[in-house]
Order: sequence, then structure tokens, then C-alpha cells
Amino acid sequence: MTIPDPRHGLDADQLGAYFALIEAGDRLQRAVADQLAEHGLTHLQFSLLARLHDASTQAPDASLGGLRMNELADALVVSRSGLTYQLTQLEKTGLAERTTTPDDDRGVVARITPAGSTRIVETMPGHVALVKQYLFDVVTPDEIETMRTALGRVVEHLRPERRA
Amino acid sequence: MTIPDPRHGLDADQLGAYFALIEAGDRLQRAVADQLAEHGLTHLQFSLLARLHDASTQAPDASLGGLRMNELADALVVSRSGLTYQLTQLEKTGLAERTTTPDDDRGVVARITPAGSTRIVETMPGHVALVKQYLFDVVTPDEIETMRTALGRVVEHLRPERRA
DNA sequence: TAAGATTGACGCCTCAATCTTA
DNA sequence: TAAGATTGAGGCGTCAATCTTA
Repeated sequence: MTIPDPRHGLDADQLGAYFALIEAGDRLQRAVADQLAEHGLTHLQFSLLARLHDASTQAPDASLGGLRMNELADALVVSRSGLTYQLTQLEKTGLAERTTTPDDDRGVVARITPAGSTRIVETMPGHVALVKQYLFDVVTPDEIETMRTALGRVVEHLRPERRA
Repeated sequence: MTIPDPRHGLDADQLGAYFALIEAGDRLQRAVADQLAEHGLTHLQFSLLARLHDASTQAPDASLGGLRMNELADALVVSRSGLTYQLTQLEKTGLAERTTTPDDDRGVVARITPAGSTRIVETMPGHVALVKQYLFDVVTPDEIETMRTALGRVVEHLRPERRA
């Protein structure tokens, strides 16, 4: 589709793979978004809380376990302003909070609240079940492994970017 | 990452594949969006024009070669309202136009204009080059083929949805 | 009654500019 | 001067409601 002309440098199979990748990602995100909405979360909020939850469980000290805004923005595919916005939303609903860094007064660390952890724990089973249903029940383990390594490489080459 | 607990039904490799899929799709879309912006197009506008361009080149009659709004909305991952909005934008910039259907007065067919075709032809090489650089130069042909079939299956199971 | 499409309100996200501290 | 983060303006896309024709 869309001009399968060899001069353009991509053959039909490649184009098909590209479109399948984009469309699969889009549709998966859409299905996920619908399910997360039942728990009052957007996909980004969910990703954010999941990261913060992990950080909190791995923290050596209860007073730690947060993440810097910049770390989060780089880890998630989102601008810094978008992250600021969502963290504010999460603060309004009491699922996360801001703390100042001890060493650098410019920095802000985001941390999950107990309510946030509760929410994530409630949300996770349904989320995993949905991903399992739409992705892993349809794809063989070998295919999974291939995709994981191949897409990991793609992501690696795309990651160095920096955003506003 | 994010609670690799077997009780949740997904193991670490599966979770990794899922995250890689989402992130690869996101980052690819972002890189593509940046490049398309140089040609004054959003990703959705580009997809829209590409479809309409194909439809016009395959039309038996010059007066045909358009697509119904519903067809487009189902083909692209977008709501009908979103499609209406974008088609209006494309009309403003003269890249596409609306026509009434001959048989059903409720229907609207979208058609690409000569200016739209020119724009697509101008935009395509850079787009393909970017996709080639970030996706196909990093992934082997075997991996491509695996992804194409596997993700095609995923898309197939996700497609039946209907939207407002 | 239902199907095709559009409108208006609203939330999300990005960009550019700004503020604060290093 | 630069880094970390935020703000305000503006575009995009969704939902719910509406309009028109079948």
C-alpha cells in the first residue's frame, strides 16, 4: 500500500511490517486506554504510577523511592511539560506527590502515595489480562522473543532524542 | 519491570516484549511526526492523503477515486469525529475535498486534490527513508517477516471494534 | 428507528517562553 | 550560561449530542 515502488526503498513486505507495527501499537493502546479508564487512569498516568510504584518498592529507605522528572520524561515517551501536567493531575487525585531533592534545589522528585500504590495493584490484573488476551494469546513464544529483541534494537536507536 | 509476578500471568520476557512494542511504536511515530511536520502534515493527515492518493490512482474513472468517511475511519485508527476534523483541515489547505455520494445522500466521499497528490509524492521519499533508517536498517529480513505475520494477527483480533 | 456525518465541549500533549537555582 | 521544571497558548482527538437522510 501507498506506492509500493522499489525506487522508494521499501518493498511490500517491509511496508506491511511497518504498517502492522504502527497499527498494532495504536490499537493495543486504544484497547488498553479503554480498560484503564475504568480505573480512572490514562495510559500515561498508569505508566507513571507503575514506574513510581516499582521505584518505591525497591527503595532502601522509606523516605526515598521517588524519581526525578527528567528520568521519568526520558523513560516514558512524553515531553517534560506533559509530564508536569500529568503529575499535577496525579497530585490532585492524591495518587502521587512532589518532593524537593535534597542535593539539588532545582530538581523535583515524584513519588507514589499509598493510595497510588493501591490503585496500581487494583488496576494491574485487568491490564495484564487484557494484554495477555490481545497480544500473547495470539503470538507464539518464539515470535515474542524475536519481537522483543528486534524492537529492543529499534528502541535503542530511537532513544537518544531529547525533548523540550 | 512493573511487578514481574507470575501470578499476574505474564513473565518478564512477555512484559519486555509488550513494552518494547508500545515504546517502539511511540518513538517511531514521534520521529515520523517530526519529519512529516517539515512537510506541513500530521501523521493522520499523511495516512489519510496516502489512502486517498492510492484510491485515486486505482480509480477506473477520473470522477471516482474517493473514499467514504466510514471506510476511512475504520481503516485508520481514528474516531469519526477526528476524521471529520482532519478532512476539514485538509480542505482548508486545499489538499483534499468533500463530495456527495451519488447513491446515498447521507454519505460523504473524501477525495484527494492534485495539490494533495503533489504533496504526498513530495513527502513520501523522506518518510520512507526515515522508516528505513530507524526500522529496517536495524531489523533483519527474517525478523521483519515474523513481525509482519505476528502483528498482523494481533491487529486482526483487535480490529472488530467500532467507535463513535 | 437507524445510519452517516458533524458540532461543541473538554482533556491531553507539545512548543516556546519563563522562572529558579547551579 | 546552563540545567530542571513549569506556565500559557494552541492544536489534536474523543465523547456525547445533534442534524439529516434512509
